[in-house]
This record gives sequence, C-alpha cells and structure tokens, in this order.
Amino acid sequence: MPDHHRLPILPAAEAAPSLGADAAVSGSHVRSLDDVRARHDLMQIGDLARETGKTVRAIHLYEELGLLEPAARSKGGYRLYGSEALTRIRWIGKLQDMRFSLGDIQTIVREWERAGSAPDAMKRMREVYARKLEDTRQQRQRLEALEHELASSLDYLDTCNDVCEPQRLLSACNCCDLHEKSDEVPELVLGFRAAGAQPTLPRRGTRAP
Amino acid sequence: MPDHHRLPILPAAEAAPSLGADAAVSGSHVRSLDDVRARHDLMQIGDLARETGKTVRAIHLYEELGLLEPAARSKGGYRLYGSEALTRIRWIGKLQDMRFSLGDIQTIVREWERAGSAPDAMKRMREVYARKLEDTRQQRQRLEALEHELASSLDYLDTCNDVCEPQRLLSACNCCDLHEKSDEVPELVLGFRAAGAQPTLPRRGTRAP
DNA sequence: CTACACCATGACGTGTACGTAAGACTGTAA
DNA sequence: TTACAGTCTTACGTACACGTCATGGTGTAG
Repeated sequence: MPDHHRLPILPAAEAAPSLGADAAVSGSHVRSLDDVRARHDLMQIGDLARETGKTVRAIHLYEELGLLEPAARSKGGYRLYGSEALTRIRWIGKLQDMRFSLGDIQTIVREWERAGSAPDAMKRMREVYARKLEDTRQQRQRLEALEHELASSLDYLDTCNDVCEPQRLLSACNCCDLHEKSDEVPELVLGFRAAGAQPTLPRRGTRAP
Repeated sequence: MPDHHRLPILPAAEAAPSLGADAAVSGSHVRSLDDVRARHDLMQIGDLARETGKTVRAIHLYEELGLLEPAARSKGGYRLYGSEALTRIRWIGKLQDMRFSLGDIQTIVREWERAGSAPDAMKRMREVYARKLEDTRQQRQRLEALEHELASSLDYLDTCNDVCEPQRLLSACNCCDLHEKSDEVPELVLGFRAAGAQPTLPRRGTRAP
C-alpha cells in the first residue's frame, strides 16, 4: 500500500508540538481509523461531541462563528481534532454558563487574536473576567434570595397541608385564618391567587396555544 | 353628566373584596381618568407596565397565554387592572428568574385553576416549588464554582501583568515559565489558547457573520 | 371641537442556539 | 465489493420572549 493510504492528514498548522501522547482516548469501540489517528492524538467530530456532550451541529456552529477550528482534515475532508478542542469546548460551555452569548465569546476570541503582546491580551481578558465576576456574583445572590423565598413558601404551603380542611375551596383562601398572623403570605404563593382567570367560573374555553 | 360618563366599568368578576384602598399609586402626572379609576383602584396597562418594568407587549403576551387577566375593561375596551396584577406580574418575573419558561408558568397556572380543593392545589404547588428549589440550589452552586474559577483566573492573569515582559508574544505563552509551578493554568485561561485560529498566521479573511 | 397621548387588535419581524433534513461522499468491516 | 455508520455542505425549521409596525378607536384637556 502506498503511503497516502495510511493517513492523509493535511495539518491546518504545525501540530501541537510539546504535548505528549496522553490525550483523552475514548475507551469504547476502537476502529482502525482510531489506531492511525491516535498517533497524532486526533479524533473526529462525533467523538468530540460525545466527550463534550455537545452535538455535532453545535460544534459546526462554533466553527462557523470562528470559536474553534479542527487541527486538521482527513484526505476526505473529515474534521480532525486534538485534545485542545476538548479544552476549548468546555471553555465555551463555562462562558455560556456565565451567560456569555456566543456572540460575546466571538468578540472575546477576536480581541484575543488581535492582541499585540501577551501581557496586552492578558490585560484585556482580565477586564472581561473582572466585569463578569461582578454580575456572576449578583446573579448568584439573586438565586440565593429566590432560594430563601422558595424555602419559606414551602414552609407556608406545609401549613396549608397540615391544617386546612380537605374540602376547603380555593376561593376561601383569600380569607384564610389558619396561618399564624405573623406569617406574611409569601409572594410566591400570593402570585397564584392574583389576577388569574376565575377558577370558580370556568367560562373561558381552554385555548391551549 | 349621566352616570355612564363617570366610569363605565364592566367588571370581569367581583372586585377583590377585602382589599383596602392601599394600592400602589404612581406618584407622577395625574389625569382625571386616574381620579375616577382610583375609586376602584384600577390602572391601565401603561401604568402597570411602568410599575413592573415590563412592556405593554409583554403584558399582552401574558394575557394571551392565560397568565393574567384585567380586572375590568373600560367602556371603550381599555384593560383596567387592580393591584393584584402587580403581584401577579412580579410573581411571573420571579418564576422567570428561576428559569421557568412562560410555558411552564402556563402549566402551573392551569394546574392551579383546575385544582379541586385548596389543600389539593397547595400540594401540587409545593411539589413544583420543591423541585425547583433543588435545581435553583444546583444552579447557584454552579455559579459559585464559576465565581471561584473567575477569581483564580484573575489571580493568574495578574501574575501575567506583573511579571511578563511587555513585548512577549502570545505564542510564547504556551511555554511560559513565569508562573509558580504550583499554579495550574486555570481552564478559563487555557481556553483562550486552545484550538482557535492561528494568531501568528492571520491568513483567514475576517469573515464576520 | 380638536389635539394628543394612550390603547386595541392583528400580524409579521428578531436574535439566540441550535435542530433537522437532503443528497452526496468517506472510512472501515465483512 | 458491498454494506453501513459516520461525515460533508447547504439550507430551511424551531422555540422562546418578546419587538415593531399598521390601522383605527379612546379619554381628556384646552
């Protein structure tokens, strides 16, 4: 067999130089292409998808947006990725968890790529992260507050289950005297009762959208 | 002036019975319609929008979805809301903050309206809230973790700014020896370097989407 | 009466992050 | 060689939570 049958790889750039052969190897079914690719630590898009939990489509999208590029292509045009792709995709996921949109990430990546020097790039990234730390903090505090509201609502609802007569009607809830007077009705509970359709007069045809 | 000039209100149901005249009154420009409506604690959709920070369109949407109904309509068809609408809309907002979609809220509201008795309804709602408390907790923990990652990334980037030579190139970052050996490169920083386009060989035309 | 801000209804548009399908090609095993 | 899963590009579809007209009526002041 001539050489080009073994594995025709067209590297997009020089292969990652100093990385040892310690890449993530999916422990499942081994095909012979894997054997060959393994010499270069390369996996194809489906493997990458499995490892990251993203779909192939999502990875395609990231590439369209310039967030990710395959390390190489097979002769037939298959995308081949090294283990840095895993890092990159997980990184994207984390930024998404922080509520960066893909557009934001695009901007970040472009800034990074256009940075003059290393400390310059680091400085820009520091700013982005510093701002995001602030509103991540705020978001978390909001969630904390909601958690407390949820907890006290559960408390309140427990009283309902404990002391309310089983046949009591919802309409009688507005003048309920079974809770401690000190118990303010939590807003999360109040909301159920306010301004909905009239449950006792169900004259609206159920128009499910 | 005949009576129907004063305020032709067609109540959708009996007005909220036991609520005192303590409704939220926007302290701004008072028009005479307000005067009249004030006797019934009613505001029109624009006022409601201002008070809640939502748009008129959003409120319309909530109504289409069955999440909210005006307490009454003016003779001319204007929607008129009591103060429970404020409660309701703020409630919707909180549920949205907990990552309930409007569709979820729709389901919740329908379940509530179809509940047989009061304790029955409370039980259902308790379950919904209990589940949500769980994943609100998880979400918050995720955010906490990200906060820590952000903080240590900022730390790491500070070192870059402090000890890196101003003209060092990004490509030299991969073999950077200026950090303590104990400093693992944070993933949030690693992500920048992995698998992007090649910054040193900018041969991709900037294809901004 | 007129001006003018506000509102109603209906319908179509928008941005995000993918999903889905079509039709053709690739890589490998049997 | 054939079968078959995986992949390619292209392109249109989707769900969500509204935004944005267009057209016409309403409520009140001057």
